[in-house]
Amino acid sequence: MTARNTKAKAMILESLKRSKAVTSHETLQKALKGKADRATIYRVLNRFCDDGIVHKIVGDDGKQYFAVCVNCQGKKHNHNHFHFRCLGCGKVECLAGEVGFKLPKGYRSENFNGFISGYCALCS
Amino acid sequence: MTARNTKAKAMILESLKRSKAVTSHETLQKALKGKADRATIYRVLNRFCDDGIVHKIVGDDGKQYFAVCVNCQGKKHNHNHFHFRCLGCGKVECLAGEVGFKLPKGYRSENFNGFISGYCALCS
DNA sequence: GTTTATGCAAATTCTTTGCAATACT
DNA sequence: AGTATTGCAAAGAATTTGCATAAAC
Repeated sequence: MTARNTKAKAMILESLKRSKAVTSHETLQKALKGKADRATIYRVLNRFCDDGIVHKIVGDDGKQYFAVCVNCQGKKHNHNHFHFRCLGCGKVECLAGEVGFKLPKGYRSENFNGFISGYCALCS
Repeated sequence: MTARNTKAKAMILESLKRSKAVTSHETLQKALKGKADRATIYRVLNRFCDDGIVHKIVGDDGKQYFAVCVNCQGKKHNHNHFHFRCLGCGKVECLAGEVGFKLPKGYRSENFNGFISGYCALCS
């Protein structure tokens, strides 16, 4: 069960880091130009998520997005902020600033998923 | 193109209102005990959403949830609050209180989707 | 009698899984 | 050599769509 360093993992992490964006599987696959299989990409991404290297965000379109989030760089998983998806150009990005929220007594949070969609400055 | 009052619409809205919860298609279908087809349920729900009668929230599980939200009762669509999904019992509920957030200059918001998952008081 | 809605089945889209082949260590 | 990882194809799950039939108006 010891993890191995493979080309697929390296390529995927490299690509995610370079883009600095919140990336869908589709975008990632294009960026890798078929150098990695769909199943592999999903498996690697989910592996990274389990390891805490990458964050998974589920968009309000129901799709999964992945990111080495700029707001959490290096730090522990901490996704108490919003992501924004532009309905015009499709870009997804992190919005700066944490969001305060209070859970009812006795509730325990495992995952925070804040998503806003609309039009970015360019597409407005 | 004039909307008609049908049994399916009445049943679905009735069921949503009675449950007062944030409901998945699956739950709704069970509640209706096969009295309405899957496709019909989706079509009616989406119609209601377009009309602003019902809100659609996409969970961090990627699934769609629908609600006549207690926090927006009667008022205009205003979903600036969080929803909570219990990983134990599966229940989804609205959390009270609006969430303040600031979009970058020039950005326009069309949809707000705040989702937190974890364990509710009973399942904790 | 028109026209909108429904039911059924089939199609889509996104994601996951089984398994044999491949590549790390 | 031994085992984690990949690629391919096929399976799954959620949602949507086409079309003939039924129900509103």
